Amino acid sequence: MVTVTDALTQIKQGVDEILLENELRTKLESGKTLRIKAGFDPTAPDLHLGHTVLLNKLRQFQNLGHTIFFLIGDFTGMIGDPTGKNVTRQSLSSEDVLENARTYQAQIYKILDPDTTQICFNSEWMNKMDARGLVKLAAQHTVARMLERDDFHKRYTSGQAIAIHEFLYPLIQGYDSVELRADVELGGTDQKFNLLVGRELQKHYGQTPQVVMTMPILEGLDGVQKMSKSLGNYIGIEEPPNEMFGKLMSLSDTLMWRYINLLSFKTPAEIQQWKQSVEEGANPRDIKVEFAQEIVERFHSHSAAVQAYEQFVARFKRGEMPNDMPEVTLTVETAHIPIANLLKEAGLTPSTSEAMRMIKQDAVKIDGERVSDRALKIAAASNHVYQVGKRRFARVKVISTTD
RNA sequence: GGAGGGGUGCCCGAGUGGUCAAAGGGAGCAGACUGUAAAUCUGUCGGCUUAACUGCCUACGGAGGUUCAAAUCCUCCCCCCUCCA
Repeated sequence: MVTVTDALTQIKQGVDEILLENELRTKLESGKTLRIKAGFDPTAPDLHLGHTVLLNKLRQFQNLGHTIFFLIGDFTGMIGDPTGKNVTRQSLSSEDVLENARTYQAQIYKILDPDTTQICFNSEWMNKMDARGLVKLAAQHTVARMLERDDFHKRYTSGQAIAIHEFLYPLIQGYDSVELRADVELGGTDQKFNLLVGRELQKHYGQTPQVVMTMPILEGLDGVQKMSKSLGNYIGIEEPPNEMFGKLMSLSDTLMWRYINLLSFKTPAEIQQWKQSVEEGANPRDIKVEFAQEIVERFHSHSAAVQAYEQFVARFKRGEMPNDMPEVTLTVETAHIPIANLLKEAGLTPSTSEAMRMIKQDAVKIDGERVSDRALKIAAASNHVYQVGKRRFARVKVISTTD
């Protein structure tokens, strides 16, 4: 059995903020199984490393014997967490929601323990709430309090629109805590306000307020904005090993530390040692390799991690062609197809204009030979390996219908 | 209800009748280099085309109009913001 102090130390690791820590201690000391809540968007169930910062922490709670309430905000999804886009989202059909939930499960159980995870939906209680109930809920909070929320505040003072229904989002999210009788709620630092609303509401409803824990937000590959699928700066946990490895290797030497701090399971001391070795002249690349392998191994396997590294070296250090690449067969009606059209049809470039540009920029190779003639026509009944840049490959077979 | 300001390419942001596919920055992509898909430098960055930045199409909230010519002027509409009531 872990002592409360040990548990607390463990829990505190990597957390941005705990409100309030002594309340958490009290809850832990009570010895009961705590109800840990974390909310997730009902759309795009494509988890990335950014999500795993939080999931890892949830897993830790499970290891300590507590229960996770994995809340899918299918009702709040209709509002969309206010980000300035003041549109009410189309609410998803219940089939969609269930489908997404299944996808979630498939992904989160790579990290969470299914036995102590409860998946729930806030539509469960929100669909039952009538207008009267909503007004009552809305009466628990004031506009001034709402405007304390940083992004509302900024938008308000800088003259950007805030739609009324956006205020409902934090309220409903907070109300979810009431329904779930949450002891602790976890979220990203950007969720702090919403999580605190939960505390307020729980007090109103006569419950012991939940402890709020915020986790740092992992920046995306650009190093500036938070990792998100829609920004395309993410590393998905279901991505193939090579892709995952490559993306991790592309982290800048500064950004990699952030990733290591938030994602690696190495102890703080070990990480500190890495840092020190780099300061003493070690090549950051080598640390990055080790870290990238740790992550690939976590979501795939040890052998996949080793292979990903080997292929990475082969491909980028030695410029070799990958051994697995998409194979495309194109059927043309003429005897030839212009190179630019071929590249587009094969999905190697988004447009023929782009293909032309790539050729002009010496980025296109056929069977390893650089192409310089933009007017090049490829004969039907041919089969070559085409390459655009260092990363896009395809074996393309051209078949003509004329023969 | 009244007065005023504003809506530009993936994002930010210039541009107020022609030389504007639209400055500049960011992101992206490519090349060189390298220690890696880091950093740096250079190029590129709507689409379809052409031997060729050659031609065409689409584009500056939406719909019309004026003009040889409009992102730029006019009319109506939609949306956002500010102040007043």
